[in-house]
Amino acid sequence: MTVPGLRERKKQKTKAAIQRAALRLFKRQGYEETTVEQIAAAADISESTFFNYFPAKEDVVIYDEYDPQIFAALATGKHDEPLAKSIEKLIGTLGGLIEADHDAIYERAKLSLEVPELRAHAWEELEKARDLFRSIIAARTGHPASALAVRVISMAFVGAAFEASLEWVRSGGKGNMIDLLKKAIDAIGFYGMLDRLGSKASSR
Amino acid sequence: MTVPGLRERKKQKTKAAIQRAALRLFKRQGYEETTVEQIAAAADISESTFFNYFPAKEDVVIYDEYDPQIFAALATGKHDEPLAKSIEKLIGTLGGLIEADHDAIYERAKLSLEVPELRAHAWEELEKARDLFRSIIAARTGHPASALAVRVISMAFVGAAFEASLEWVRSGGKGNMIDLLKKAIDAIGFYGMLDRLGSKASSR
DNA sequence: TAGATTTTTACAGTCGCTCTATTTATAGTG
DNA sequence: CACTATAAATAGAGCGACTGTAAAAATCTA
Repeated sequence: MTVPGLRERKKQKTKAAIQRAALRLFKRQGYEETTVEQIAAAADISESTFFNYFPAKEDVVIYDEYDPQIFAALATGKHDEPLAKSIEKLIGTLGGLIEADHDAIYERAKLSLEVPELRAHAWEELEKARDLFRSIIAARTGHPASALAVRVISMAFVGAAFEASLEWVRSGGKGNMIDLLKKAIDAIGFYGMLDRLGSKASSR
Repeated sequence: MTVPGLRERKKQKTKAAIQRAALRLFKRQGYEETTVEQIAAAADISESTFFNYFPAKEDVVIYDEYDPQIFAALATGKHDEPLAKSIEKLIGTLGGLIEADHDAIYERAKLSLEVPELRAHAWEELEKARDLFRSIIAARTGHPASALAVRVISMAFVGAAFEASLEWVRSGGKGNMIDLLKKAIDAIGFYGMLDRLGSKASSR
């Protein structure tokens, strides 16, 4: 379990190769104009195998091999610092990740946000992020994760992140994503929301 | 132009009939389990005709004949009252609409939010609402509609409305949608956002 | 090396959807 | 009322995403 084993590594490599081939084609000739058949040919696999690795064509764009690790890291934050502080850190971490693999992330973000079909799916990804956020906020404040206020505040944050991403993509990836995100959560007074939520909890 | 003419009315009737037939089937046997062929058969039209009326299967759920009117009404609000007041009115109007056709609206909302494929599309509808909101806020505050703050605040509102809808659907349509919406925008301090946005504009 | 397991593949079929051509219904005109 | 222009309904062929099944190929294990 320490080392994934040769078989598993090969699978990861194949998956990455398919994704690379697909993104290259998407960039060259567009998402809709690229068929799964073409992707399979470019990656030198059969169409069947493509669907073995990705349940749908869309997923080849959405998939990020580091996602699970990121999620896990975010979910296991420290419980002994103010929530706002944790979230600031989280934003910083995000910034580091973007810098580390800027071009690939930008390319996928651009596709996700600009291809209508994928954009709809991008929203679903946002919902995952929102749920993660919910559980974090709930854990820290003592409110149930199902509380309307917790859900709405999480959604507000995620919506802000979405708009910041849009702005970032529109700038051609040149702007500073983190600055944009900070401006966005400032505009909605996000930390104020957390304060009010916290005080509600403590007054009970 | 006053009276739509027999031809036009017939079209509207056919469209409504298709939608009714489709929703009945969806309710009985589920969305994915219902084929366009079945809908066409139930509505006594050909499959080709179905696609004449609805560009995609999803649209038969999303389509609301009153939507354009609602949008138009919202867009042409008065400019001589505080923005917050306008928005409160808007919420009230919304409440009236829901009461007027509660069951049908609930049924469609339920489908839109619970069928994954449709849920993605529901998000797209939200974006339309957000854009409308953006233009309203922009028009009143003097900020450009493209400003990040305007976009993020609009998104926050729409996100709150989304969560309120989810809660409403989860309650089986029994709860008061408007109350939920009010609670939601209260939790994010929506009117405070508008205040801050307004003061920024005036301080320049 | 032999046998068990997993992965890849071919293939047939379904469904949403597009496009084209043909038929049918309706609207307006003499 | 018949005639023609226009719009709507339909049939049918075809594409691409996706599913399911069963056989072939690769990989692992004993």
